[in-house]
Amino acid sequence: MVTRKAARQAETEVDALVDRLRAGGLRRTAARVAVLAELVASVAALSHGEIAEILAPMGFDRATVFRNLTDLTSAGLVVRRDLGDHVWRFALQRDGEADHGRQHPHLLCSDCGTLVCLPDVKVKITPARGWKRAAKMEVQLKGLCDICAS
Amino acid sequence: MVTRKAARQAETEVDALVDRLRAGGLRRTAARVAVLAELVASVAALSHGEIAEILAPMGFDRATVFRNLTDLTSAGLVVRRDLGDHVWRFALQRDGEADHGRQHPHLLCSDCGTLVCLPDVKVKITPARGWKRAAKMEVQLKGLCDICAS
DNA sequence: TTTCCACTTGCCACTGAGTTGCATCTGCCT
DNA sequence: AGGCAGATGCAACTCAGTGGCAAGTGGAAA
Ligand SMILES: [Mn+2]
Ligand SMILES: [Mn+2]
Ligand SMILES: [Zn+2]
Ligand SMILES: [Zn+2]
Repeated sequence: MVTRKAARQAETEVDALVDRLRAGGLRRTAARVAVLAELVASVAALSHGEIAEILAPMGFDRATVFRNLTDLTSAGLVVRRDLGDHVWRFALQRDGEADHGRQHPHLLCSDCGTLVCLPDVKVKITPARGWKRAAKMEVQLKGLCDICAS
Repeated sequence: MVTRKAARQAETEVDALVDRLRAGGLRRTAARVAVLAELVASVAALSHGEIAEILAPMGFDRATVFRNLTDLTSAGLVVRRDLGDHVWRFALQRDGEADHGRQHPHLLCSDCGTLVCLPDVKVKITPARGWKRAAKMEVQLKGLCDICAS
């Protein structure tokens, strides 16, 4: 259940996103607002197919959703991730959350596919002969998550 | 150009692979030998499409190549990788090269898609509250490779 | 406010990668 | 050599992602 307060908060966040939309030279359209609203409402990253399926009953087209997602990605409002299952997943690029992938290491479970955030895990990289560590880099570990390991 | 010596060496390697094939309960077939020969001859990982295209003129079918690649992967003769471009790539799992992904860290270039081996780079992982490091884990860094960074 | 056109949308067709069913064929155990 | 589980060829199909194009509309400028 979504409380009245939470609903208003989501609305506010969508409004803020529309500002960034316009700042990026994109028009405010019903389809774009709908896509953004879905992303705001979701905790996990969504695939194009998932979003399209949700918005189809409201008359929005797959291709429109697709183009909006890529446009929003170019404009920096959304990030596109590849979790290794050959499907692009899109998530909101919230303010202050820029470069989420670089904030902390992530573990991609090789069994269930879950992407686990590891904010407290430290990873120390010691460069070696020839190779210099790139400025912007994200650390992704692949292995079994705690649930699948047990 | 392939020297006579190199050709004989490749032949020997394919023979050895056929032994592992049989040990894994798979029959020696013309299609499987052809697929293995391609993988032996290639330095880089090949996609199913690439291999199928090479073998098509010899009368081998896409589906057969596909099923062979997955069967060979299950049998442990071949490893299947996802480099982030939504295409599976297959490479020979040579003896002593088992678990290549866990031997050393790898860098996936976010620009050109190249997978760089970093055998000399040390990565120290410090587990933290709650999360315990899984036994088998591979480290994948994402960022610009040296070429794309310069 | 109304106008107007570049930007968007809906629809449809298409590619490319991966997958499956099924009749036919063949490796290899006996 | 004979027999059959396993493998192949062919064709059809799913699924994610794209492209073309005519019709529609957001919003800046008049
Ligand atoms: Mn991938
Ligand atoms: Mn390597
Ligand atoms: Zn898991
Ligand atoms: Zn690169």
